[in-house]
Amino acid sequence: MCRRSLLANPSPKEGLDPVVSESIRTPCLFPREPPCDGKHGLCSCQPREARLPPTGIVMEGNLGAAPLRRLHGMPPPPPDGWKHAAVDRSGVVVFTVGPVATGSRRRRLVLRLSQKDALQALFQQNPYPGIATRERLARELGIAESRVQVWFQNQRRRRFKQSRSPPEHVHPEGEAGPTSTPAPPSRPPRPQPSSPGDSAREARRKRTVVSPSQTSILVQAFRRDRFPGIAAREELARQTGIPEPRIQVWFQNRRARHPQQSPSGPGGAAATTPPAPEDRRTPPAVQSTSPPLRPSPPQESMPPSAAPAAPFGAPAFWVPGTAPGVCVGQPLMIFMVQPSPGALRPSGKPPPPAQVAVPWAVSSPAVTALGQPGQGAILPPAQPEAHIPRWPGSPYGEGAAPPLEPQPQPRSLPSPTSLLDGLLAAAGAPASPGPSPGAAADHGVDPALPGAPSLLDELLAAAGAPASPGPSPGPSAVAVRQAALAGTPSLVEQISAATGIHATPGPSLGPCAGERAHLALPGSPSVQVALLASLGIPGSPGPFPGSSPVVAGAHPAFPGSPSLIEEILAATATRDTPWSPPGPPAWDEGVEATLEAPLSEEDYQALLDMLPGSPGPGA
DNA sequence: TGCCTAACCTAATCATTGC
DNA sequence: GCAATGATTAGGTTAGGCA
Repeated sequence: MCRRSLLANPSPKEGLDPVVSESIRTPCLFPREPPCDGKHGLCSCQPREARLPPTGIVMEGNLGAAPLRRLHGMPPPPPDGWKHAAVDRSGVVVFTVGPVATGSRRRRLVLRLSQKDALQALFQQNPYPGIATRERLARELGIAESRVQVWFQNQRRRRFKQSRSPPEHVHPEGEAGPTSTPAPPSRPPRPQPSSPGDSAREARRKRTVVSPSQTSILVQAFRRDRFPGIAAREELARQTGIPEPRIQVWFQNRRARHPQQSPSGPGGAAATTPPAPEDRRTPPAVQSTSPPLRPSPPQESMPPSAAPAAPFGAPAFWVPGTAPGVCVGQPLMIFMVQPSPGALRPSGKPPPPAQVAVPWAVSSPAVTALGQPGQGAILPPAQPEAHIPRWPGSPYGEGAAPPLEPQPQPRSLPSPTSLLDGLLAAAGAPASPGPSPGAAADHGVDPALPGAPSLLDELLAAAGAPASPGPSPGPSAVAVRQAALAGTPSLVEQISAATGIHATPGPSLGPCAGERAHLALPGSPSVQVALLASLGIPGSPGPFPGSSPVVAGAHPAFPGSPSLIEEILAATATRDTPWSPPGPPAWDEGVEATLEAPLSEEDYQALLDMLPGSPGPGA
């Protein structure tokens, strides 16, 4: 436990995140106050509301397996996941990690009241949510799944400390909680895995398979530092394509099982430590959760950042996610400026492996045009910290790109059941009527917000689009949405279509049918205008209406629409209702394939040309 | 400044995977 | 079956945000 002393003195990692400070030197694109000095990292000068970026191009999760699905139509990332965007001297849009601006810890997430209420509501139903529920909740709350997991851990602890017994009434497997048994010193029984055939049991996260090459990177990092801070973990995540939370777990397990492999470790035998067993393992043909994204070389299991470095500015295109049966469009090319090794290790530690700019995804300016500074304007985040969605029925873990070959599809297609529905059912509450007369019609169409107005509907309503009579027009909107899912038009095409109807569904890079994908550009005349506005570029029309602070209780995406959270809370008024299996976790794996619309290179270049600092067209 | 709690940690254990 | 390792748990601690 002497490691506490290490934690107690994290000075090397404290201070301005070198990643940020070193990587961004162009004017901040986010409006903030006081004015940014241009060397922003985690702009402390940003609006305070929920510590969310008010607008702009944002990204989430680790930079490696960055979310293409955030390309267009995805909401801004959660407070602990947002990135900064800027344009470097060569006119390249640059993103940096936002949440971890300072220190070794992740930036503390400040949950809004509505988010807490929703978490509490679900906690009452099930204090041991499975990965599916966590992801679902995370998506609907706009926070990272890992944050949901941590919250539940802390919450269980709080509850347990209060009652000196683990949460009663709520063991997922129906076991009687140790309510009558004083927990300490013995531990309370942990939830047991589901039994075969019990579909109500929520599965664990799919096991992440770390390839040898990924392991190599991690091992190297482990030898340098057994306690990487969030910035380092993010960097590793970027390099390996493994989600940062998995990186964190990997280090935890590693520390527990390989206490000798680090100069800072007990043994301090980093240089002489023989390769770990996994280093000698045969590379798996296919990774289940961090599978290859490209069909060619074996190393493709690694994101390009982990492959032989390409010079910055000459990024390789990295097309995340070509899962079987998945529609794929063009990715928007985005460049990540990587920190200099020294910057990453101000303490003088050995530099990390080669830094590579990774073209990944960005959110659509239209998203910000719709304009909720803290919450996504378009969709509940599929996986706030995920980088590649878990496709419906996909075993791929967060941040993992779909494998090249078909993977077991344990789940059937998503059912229209939503988290809310599950809560409703568990609580014995009637389906939330809410101001969503068309909710039923949307069932199965927009599983993300079942029971609530469909996303498109809400967008339309929020935008006051004439094409939508209200929160849930029903089949018409559905038809429009589904039609758009058929192909993967360019963003401009989508916008063109969108402007025609004042709102448009976005294409889906996920399973072509039955999956939701929304891109709404209410009143957005063009992507250029939207981008200019969202970035606050002079001459732009300015922020779009609606780019105001999120009001707690309001739907994060649609201020004028009923909140899903509200509905959950309303539906779970009977908070003491014992947890009951949510039934087939229809929403656990089937609704997350929400990808963004692709952007053609021409469009992309046009955007770049308009950005401040851009060398101009053709540059 | 103190409280609350997110974040991070260890240790133990379960689950999955490959041999 | 076993070893390796990822995932999850309880519980301890640290530290950020806020009243």
